[in-house]
Amino acid sequence: MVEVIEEFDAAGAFPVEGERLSLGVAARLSRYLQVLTQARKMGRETISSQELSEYTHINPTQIRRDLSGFGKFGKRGVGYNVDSLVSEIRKILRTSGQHNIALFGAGNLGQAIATSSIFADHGFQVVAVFDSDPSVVGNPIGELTVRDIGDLPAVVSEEEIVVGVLAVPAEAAQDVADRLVKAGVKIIFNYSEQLLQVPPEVTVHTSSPAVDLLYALYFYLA
Amino acid sequence: MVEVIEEFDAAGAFPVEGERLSLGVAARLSRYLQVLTQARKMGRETISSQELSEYTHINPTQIRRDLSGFGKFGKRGVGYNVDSLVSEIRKILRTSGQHNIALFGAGNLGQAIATSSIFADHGFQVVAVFDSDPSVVGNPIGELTVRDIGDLPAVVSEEEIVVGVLAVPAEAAQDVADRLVKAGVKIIFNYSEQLLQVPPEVTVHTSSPAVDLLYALYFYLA
DNA sequence: TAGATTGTTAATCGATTAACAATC
DNA sequence: TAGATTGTTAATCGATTAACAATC
Repeated sequence: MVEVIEEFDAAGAFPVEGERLSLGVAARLSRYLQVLTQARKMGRETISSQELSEYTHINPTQIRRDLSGFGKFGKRGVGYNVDSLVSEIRKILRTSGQHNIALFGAGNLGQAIATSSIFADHGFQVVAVFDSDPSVVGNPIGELTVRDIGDLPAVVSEEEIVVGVLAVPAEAAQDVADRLVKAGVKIIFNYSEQLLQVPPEVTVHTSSPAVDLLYALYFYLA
Repeated sequence: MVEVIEEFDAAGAFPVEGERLSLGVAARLSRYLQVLTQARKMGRETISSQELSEYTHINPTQIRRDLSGFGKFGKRGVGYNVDSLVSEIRKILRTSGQHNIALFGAGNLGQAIATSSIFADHGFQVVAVFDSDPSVVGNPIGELTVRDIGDLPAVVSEEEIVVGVLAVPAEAAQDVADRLVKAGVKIIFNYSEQLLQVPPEVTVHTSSPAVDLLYALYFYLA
């Protein structure tokens, strides 16, 4: 009748190697990675939890705590080595590899995404661009050629697409989402304001700059 | 020597009218607003905490709890009236008004932002577009004309700009941020991957779609 | 009435923070 | 050595959740 309520690795305060990260930890590690990636581009060799805190708005103690759960990555009096911390976090997030993206919509937003390094810096590569407008199919976009949306099922399996990015008008978003679901893609990044209906095993992230602004504005006005 | 440790309104569990919202509550209310705004566009009259939960990934009990702290907005057995909940939340966030934005960069991303309704739906209006390239200054973009970045100080005070949105290349971002700070703008929305140095009273939000993807991917792979 | 969904409680869990010894 | 910054503890605070009476 007595349950074992403590494990030897104890407390639950520290993530255990091999176990699934909590939502919060995974989100924060991703933020650190974003800042570290950029800091590396700027030629920084080390960074302190204090500096990471300034860019992420996450408390420095929280940062040290998050990292120390996985190893002793820092050097006292110095900080963290940017390069090695990037690879440690990538290992923890199991996203060291390259992942392929399909982009939908070859308008202004689609072109901006296809030619930006914002995804590439994090190991995501746009390998196909689709549009439903026959008049733009065949046009070049970055190093790719715009394809017809009918090719989607073939491309998903050939190119191992894991993410679909929607840069289409709100009216078209649900249709593309349906096609992605049918093709077996489980992660959708939605730049339109459309609320998407998807089965429970599919994750939708909707970009919402205006929401972030509302939030910032509240603290500005209050 | 005995401190008063309880107030009559008690518990801290419920936000008190007039007090500053916690970061978490403000962020969640903004999310609800985003979904409600879109639901209204789609002609929905009522929505349940369950449905709000599906779109925001926030627990339905948490949603009811957040809302009930400010009033009894729902109807048992029915849900929340979309229209009235939108205006209640706007009142709480004190963002019922119209707020003016200056956009920087008239490239693909800038054009996409200027012509999208994603900001307008939430009471943000792009009232000026700037570019540092003299060859695009004077060009039309949506209903606006691209202006020279030198006009910024005048425009900020004339148009009461509260937010600057950066859709410029990473190399140009810090310069624009410096100009915004000098002109007195306190909220910057950064679409570039550049880490921005700003004084403590200025808030920077950096858009990071790749970070969201990393995070989604972790839970997909794990 | 029967079904649905809110408003609210109470219990638990994870996040946050200050503080500081360890150590580079 | 002196200064800086990590790793870690312990205490507190807010978020999360299940459960259910109230009531539309």
